[in-house]
Amino acid sequence: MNSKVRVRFAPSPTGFFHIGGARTALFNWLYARHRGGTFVLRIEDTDKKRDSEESVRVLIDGLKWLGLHWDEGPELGGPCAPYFQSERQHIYDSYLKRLRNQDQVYERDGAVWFKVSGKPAVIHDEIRGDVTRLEEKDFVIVRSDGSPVFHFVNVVDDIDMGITHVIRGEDHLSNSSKHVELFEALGAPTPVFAHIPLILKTVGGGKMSKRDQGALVEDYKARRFLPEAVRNYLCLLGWSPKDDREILPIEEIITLFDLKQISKNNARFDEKKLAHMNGHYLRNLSPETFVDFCKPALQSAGLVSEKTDPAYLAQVLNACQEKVRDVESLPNFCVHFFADNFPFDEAARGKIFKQEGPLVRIREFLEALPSLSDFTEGSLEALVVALSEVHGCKTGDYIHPIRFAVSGQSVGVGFYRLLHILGKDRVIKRLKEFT
RNA sequence: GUCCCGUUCGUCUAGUCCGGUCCAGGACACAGGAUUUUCAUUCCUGCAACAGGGGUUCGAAUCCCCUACGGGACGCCA
Repeated sequence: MNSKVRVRFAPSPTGFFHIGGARTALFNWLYARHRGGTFVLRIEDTDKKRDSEESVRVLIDGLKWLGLHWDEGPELGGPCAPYFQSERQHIYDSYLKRLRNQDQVYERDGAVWFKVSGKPAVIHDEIRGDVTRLEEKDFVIVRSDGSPVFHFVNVVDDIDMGITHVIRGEDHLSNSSKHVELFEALGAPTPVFAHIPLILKTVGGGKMSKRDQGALVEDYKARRFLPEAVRNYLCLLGWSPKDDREILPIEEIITLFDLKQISKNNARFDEKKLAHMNGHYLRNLSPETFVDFCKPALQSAGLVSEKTDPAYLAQVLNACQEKVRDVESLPNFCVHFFADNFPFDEAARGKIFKQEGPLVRIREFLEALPSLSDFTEGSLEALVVALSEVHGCKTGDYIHPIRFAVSGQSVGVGFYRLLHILGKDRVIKRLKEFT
């Protein structure tokens, strides 16, 4: 017998992949990797009414996207196959027979009920310490239609698959007394439990539900967040390296991770902090990787196509990379580089063009442009500085209106870079049209 | 209602096990400033917390008790 750690993530395929479930999977995966153990993926599809292949797909895609690869489970198989509960009926039957032989169950109303011991169960929890709870009432383990109930299959599978550590959400803590009773009735050692705190809604009370903004893993994928950023953020919800670092490579987190240092209290989900981390990871991408990562977003927004000059695309995106914190806002951020009929931010227009001055500045700039021998960032800057000195105003008096006239926005990539990338002809054309 | 878990800045957290180094540290957010150029980047500064009350102790964020508040579970859902 070896004493290797075996953990499992046992989601129920409901049609979506909840961020709380993702963190449970993440902590299981981290613990397995930290201990050199095995991470099992088991699909708890015992509720026939709502399970489907598509629902399993969502889970599998989400786990892979986050880089949480399992060692045994769907697609891979393993020594404890099958890994779908719907295919393990014969196993549940044999365990049920044992309980019957031991006279620990009885039938009522066509269902099979488990007789509780009447003694408090001690749940050994790595995060909370020993929790004592009395399970007072007998409970159903097989429904009258013959299908086994969660508590039963969950315990049977954990025994059958040799699970050593059960890491799951705190909402299961109260259930654990049922599970401990079942483990004991089946003569199996109880695994070590670790009930991790729940993820609460950003605002309001209660745990995050699938309907809350930002609750679904597949949404982050669709919105083109970086999986590394989402994963890093999730690690910090309930766990910390204890040394003031927050953004750190997953290899290091694996080394440092342990169950005992997981926080006991629930955490509120903060999408702004996630966005901050996403921006950090985005800026750390190599320019080439950033282009590859963003190109599909611009394509689906209709801004670029296969005909778009790769060098030009790279030039634009490299300028954007130091500014953006998410890819979903990128199309609006840089639309003016790819289309002449870009939208104007009317609120910004109102602020910038309150008086005649800004339009005068644009004309002054326009008149000076032909004398500019080249159109580099340096020469453009020199021109604006010179103009501001001649006319006794600030460079910003030129920058704001000109930026707005050529891009329709009050924010964007570096100003001189913006003009340089657009090129002399387009800048002149847009400024003329604007005035 | 019953049982279980929790409670440090607005939010995520460090510190709590082994009480003094914590008039409580970091990050996000927010506010102000800098980058003699805009900006959603970067840098700096600021704001801001030990839930409350009793103990124990020379000394408590740290130990004990109570209260309050928050969360979870009480299904032939998982």
